[in-house]
Amino acid sequence: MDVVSPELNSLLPDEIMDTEAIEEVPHSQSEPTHDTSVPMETDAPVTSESLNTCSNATPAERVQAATAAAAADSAPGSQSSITISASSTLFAIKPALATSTATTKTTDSLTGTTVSTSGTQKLTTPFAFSAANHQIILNKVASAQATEAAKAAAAPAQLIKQEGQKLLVTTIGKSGQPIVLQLPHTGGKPGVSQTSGDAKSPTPQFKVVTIGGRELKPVVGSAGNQVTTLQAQQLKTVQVTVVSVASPPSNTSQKSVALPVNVALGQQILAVQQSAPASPVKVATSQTPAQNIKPVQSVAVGGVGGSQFKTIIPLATQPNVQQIQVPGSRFHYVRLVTATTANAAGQPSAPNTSSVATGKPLVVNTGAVRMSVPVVQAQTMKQVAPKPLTSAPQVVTTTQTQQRLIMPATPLTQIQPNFTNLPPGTVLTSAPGGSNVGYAVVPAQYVTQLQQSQFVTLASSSSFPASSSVQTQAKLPYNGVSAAETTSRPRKPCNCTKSQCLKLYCDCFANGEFCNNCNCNNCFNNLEHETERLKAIKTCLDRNPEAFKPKIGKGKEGESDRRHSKGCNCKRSGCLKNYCECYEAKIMCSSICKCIGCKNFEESPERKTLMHLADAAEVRVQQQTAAKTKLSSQISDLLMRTTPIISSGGGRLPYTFVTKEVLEATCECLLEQAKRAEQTRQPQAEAERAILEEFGHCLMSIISSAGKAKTDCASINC
DNA sequence: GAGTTTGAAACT
DNA sequence: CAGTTTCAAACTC
Repeated sequence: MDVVSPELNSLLPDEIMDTEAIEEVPHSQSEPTHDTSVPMETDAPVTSESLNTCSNATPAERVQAATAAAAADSAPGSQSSITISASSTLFAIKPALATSTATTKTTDSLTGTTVSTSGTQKLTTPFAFSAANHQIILNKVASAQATEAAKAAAAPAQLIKQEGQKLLVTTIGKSGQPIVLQLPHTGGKPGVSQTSGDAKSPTPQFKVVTIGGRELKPVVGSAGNQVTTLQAQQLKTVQVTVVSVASPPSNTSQKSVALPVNVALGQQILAVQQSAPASPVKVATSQTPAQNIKPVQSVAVGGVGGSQFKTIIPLATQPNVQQIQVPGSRFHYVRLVTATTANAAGQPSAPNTSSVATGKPLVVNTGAVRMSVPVVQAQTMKQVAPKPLTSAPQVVTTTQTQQRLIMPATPLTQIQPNFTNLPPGTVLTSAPGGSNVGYAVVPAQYVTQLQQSQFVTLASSSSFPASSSVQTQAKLPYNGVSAAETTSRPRKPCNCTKSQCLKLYCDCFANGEFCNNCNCNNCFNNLEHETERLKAIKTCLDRNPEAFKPKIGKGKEGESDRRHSKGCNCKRSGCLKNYCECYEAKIMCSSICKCIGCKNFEESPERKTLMHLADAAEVRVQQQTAAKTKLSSQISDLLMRTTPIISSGGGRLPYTFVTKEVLEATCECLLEQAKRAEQTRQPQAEAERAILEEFGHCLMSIISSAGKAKTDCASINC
């Protein structure tokens, strides 16, 4: 069932629409596993007494004692203390995780709304469309309601007010009008409150907004139909990730705008991802005792974690941010909401409380399943600000400093690019008549850079995987390359020397990415040079409005239809080298190419030969990789196999008893033999012989101990 | 790793 | 728009 008309679908930006080839990223959260490891041989806790005993015994006895210690250590039930120690670190983490993922979930049986108040959240709610004003309201943000976090976590029947805010998402046509995410002040119905599980909660309104002179057919659906739609399509669980967008300390730069530290309710970040139900997305907010979470709300529109997004960051000091993660797009959009709007219904009664709105998934699925846009509806999640870090939800940031807006406000208003051309750093001005909210569109890396320090700090301190949706790199299709390809082939670092990485020569810049771990010199493609970067972006857009668009357009009927948007101009490479952008993108040249001597066409024998060679090489590489992996696995298995025992069928090889302690004992024996030979002033040849004999005795002892351990083990049926 | 080749981007 | 220059990646040795 189509939720959105094809007309609407066709108008939506490709970056939003392109949901194909989205790689499902497995849930990155690595739950600490119980200690199933077995002790390493070299970790065998051989006591000093064992070795000392050996010193008092004959050399062979010493070796035997050490070997016996190793053998005993391998017996079942006896775990290496080292192993336990190592795993205990994980266990130590567990309580924190358990606390952080504590989730209070309220599920409405009728609407399917699931409200999680902390920790991992799954939000599955129907959506609604409204045809009014040709607008899509992607999200209806529930008003915040002050409630203590601990209380919320403990009370399943959490009260949530849902009236109020609407997120208007305006599509953009080709007219160059900026996309506007507008959160009107009017939507709210203060005073109306309801529980999160109320199936008859105020229906979110969705409107389709036309831009660029093209009019969209409004899509209207009732709440019931919406539920049916969602169920029929078996939408994946919409999950919410709440991350506080803590920003670096506000500095003296004009580009930075300090956000209010003491923002109470409505401080939300919702990163709603469409992912497998089995991999719940984390919802986490964290606050230092003295400070509050930055009011940020983000909405992920489909997509998976690990995507790269653009972010729209308000230039004002609004307490909320709406973040939309778009599947297939490398961008996400974050919007700060004015305090007025954010607090339309549920006002922060306690400055130290943050809230998270429940979401309702909006599925904009048109025709050929081009777009699936789950949008969450606000749902209140409350959390007491002064909360110990260990009890904080999974993705945690603290706001120990004032927020710092990452985009300069002044020059931003000049940039109003096409939505589909939005380059990193683009700023969307506030809508006329709308709230006084400005938007800065930045790549996810921007957010990553912005948050990295805090995330890293806290994540590491809490031993928590910092797997935020806004932190991960893009795994989305780019230039026609599948997500898997882009994932397997990480972006190469650039080597720019003269362009300051602010021209399209720089692949990082051209791809809308910040330079990261590059080899460039005098790089301006970073947060420290926001102004210059913005200027460069504007210049590029002035020169070519589609400069930041993928060069390889995606065909409608498969990869074979992919083609270069401009065509290549190769003259000497025959379009069979990576100089050629078509060849590099693994596509054939098309009629729009202006290449000379092109050999990159379907029937080209040169191309076929090249492809065969390439395929053969790839097969070889794969085989080698597989062989390496297998060998590595075998070696690893061999090394890790510390309990071969009888159950393995073969028994334990003697060399596995050559532990560090056994070696040391053996060496002591040999040294002792050498000493004796020296004291008795034996000839060198005789001394060498005696030492070798001693070594033989040691080996025999080791082998004997191994065999004995095997027999003992068998006798006790271990 | 240095030098060369190549073609896109930038410039005029 | 065409010609030239600049630039960084691809390629070769």
